[in-house]
Amino acid sequence: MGHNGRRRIPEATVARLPLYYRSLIDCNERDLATVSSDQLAELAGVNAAKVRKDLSYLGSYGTRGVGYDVEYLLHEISRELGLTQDWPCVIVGAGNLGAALANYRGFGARGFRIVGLVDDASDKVGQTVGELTVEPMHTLANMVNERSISIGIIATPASAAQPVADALISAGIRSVLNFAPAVISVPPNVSVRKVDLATELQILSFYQLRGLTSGPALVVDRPA
Amino acid sequence: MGHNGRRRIPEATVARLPLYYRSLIDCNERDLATVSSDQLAELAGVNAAKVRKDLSYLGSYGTRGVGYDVEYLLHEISRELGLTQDWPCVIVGAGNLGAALANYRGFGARGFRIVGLVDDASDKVGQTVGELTVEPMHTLANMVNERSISIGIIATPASAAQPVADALISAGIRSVLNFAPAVISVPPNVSVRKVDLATELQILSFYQLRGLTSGPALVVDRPA
DNA sequence: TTCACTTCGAGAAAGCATTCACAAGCTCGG
DNA sequence: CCGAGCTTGTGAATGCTTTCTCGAAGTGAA
Ligand SMILES: NC(=O)c1ccc[n+]([C@@H]2O[C@H](COP(=O)([O-])OP(=O)(O)OC[C@H]3O[C@@H](n4cnc5c(N)ncnc54)[C@H](O)[C@@H]3O)[C@@H](O)[C@H]2O)c1
Ligand SMILES: NC(=O)c1ccc[n+]([C@@H]2O[C@H](COP(=O)([O-])OP(=O)(O)OC[C@H]3O[C@@H](n4cnc5c(N)ncnc54)[C@H](O)[C@@H]3O)[C@@H](O)[C@H]2O)c1
Repeated sequence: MGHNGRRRIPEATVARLPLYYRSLIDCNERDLATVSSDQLAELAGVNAAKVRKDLSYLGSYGTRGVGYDVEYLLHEISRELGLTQDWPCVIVGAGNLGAALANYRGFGARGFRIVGLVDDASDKVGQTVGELTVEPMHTLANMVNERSISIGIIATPASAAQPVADALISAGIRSVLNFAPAVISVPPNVSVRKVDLATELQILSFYQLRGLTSGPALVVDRPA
Repeated sequence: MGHNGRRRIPEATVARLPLYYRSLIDCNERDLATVSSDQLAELAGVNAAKVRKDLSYLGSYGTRGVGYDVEYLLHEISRELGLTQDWPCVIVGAGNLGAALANYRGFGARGFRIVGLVDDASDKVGQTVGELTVEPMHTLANMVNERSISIGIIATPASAAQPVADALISAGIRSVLNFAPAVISVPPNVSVRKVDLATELQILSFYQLRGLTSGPALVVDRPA
């Protein structure tokens, strides 16, 4: 029945686990005890074969003829994603976006807590944003160390992104989420993910221009 | 010299065009007249063969032994991405994130202008955010029509995402950018892209947990 | 003109990801 | 306990993306 042992999980699958996780939370809130790959696929907006293949990389957690136990699968995915532990984060750049992120109570919900907000502008330092006080850049290294920060979020202008990334990395951070529209280079033991608004809009305009649609237009129905 | 004629551009390539676009803007600002695939690859953080293959889908715009003419390539990519025209956008949801986006002067720069901001909370309606005034939801359909809005940006809570998407679509919008952590279903002639913070953080924690790094760790060097 | 050198374009190979299709395994009613 | 009916898990097939490789085409010096 397939070796349940250690198995490399493909990147594409990893990127979908959070989606399944969210879908399962939904199921749980609706008091569903089990869910089939078909239902889960519908909720996650992907196809059922993909759900089954993805979940099979984690192990054989389903029951044939029944589906997946919601609570159990939720637990397993949480464990794979590391959501059973805390991931303190620091935001660099207390501007528009940095402030919105710091105010955002909603991913604090799942272990990702913003425990530091730093900025290099002297007029920002000392300001209060939500429950945080903006601290100066030179405190970064100590802060990362003392508060066991593992994730750094870059919300500065693009021109500052590389130096800020360098500062985060030399403070010991190994995971970076970059909101600035700039490519940053990092040593091979550091992960970077980016969130790029302009890119997304440009992809939309590309397809709109041609009367085509992006993505695997599997998401359908709804009367409209 | 390859047939320069109409050729389907792969999705993966489309998603990188904005990256090349940004890199070429850089080159232009540094007054480089031409750029080689190697240089462009370095700037975009991808590998050179990929740059050449990607650009070859647009046509044969390079010169052997020389590279690509920066201005010319910039123009061609702009044209492909539809950046030579205006893309008026509306934001739905004037909360933390909606306000940060509305205030953001930086993608207005490239044809994407926010021309409307709507919210269904009566205490938000009438408020001023940047240069915009928050308008009520029921004005959406007229607004989309009168201001020729082509892109809808969802910045409401997840629970409102589907009804908001439905409203946007029935107002005539065919391109949606969704910031809410929810899967939305749309008819097949509508494009949706999503920006999901929680997903990105979860991917980072997955890899950090294992001492691995995400992505094609091609980005290197830098003393640190 | 010729030669050494550079760089693109694109076929072909290799590597991933998605989808198909079905045997295996489970439940439940009778 | 059996058989009908579901649903998983996974090899195999398909399709997409990336990478390799190298001929073709350009430059500039002599
Ligand atoms: N505002 C948005 O909605 C939005 C949307 C998408 C992307 N972005 C991107 O996010 C980034 C931030 O945008 P914003 O609107 O918040 O900008 P902003 O100008 O409001 O804020 C940037 C902040 O970074 C600080 N900063 C600058 N250099 C720094 C450095 N070297 N070290 C530490 N702090 C530094 C500034 O003092 C400022 O407080 C930009 O790169 C922008 O392109 C913003
Ligand atoms: N704030 C952030 O930094 C951040 C980051 C990532 C993702 N998000 C996501 O973005 C979305 C917005 O976040 P936020 O922090 O701005 O929330 P928010 O609560 O500050 O704002 C939401 C706004 O949407 C409005 N709204 C609610 N239902 C509506 C409806 N049916 N029609 C029109 N407007 C409606 C509300 O009145 C409110 O003004 C959420 O889905 C959140 O998960 C936010």
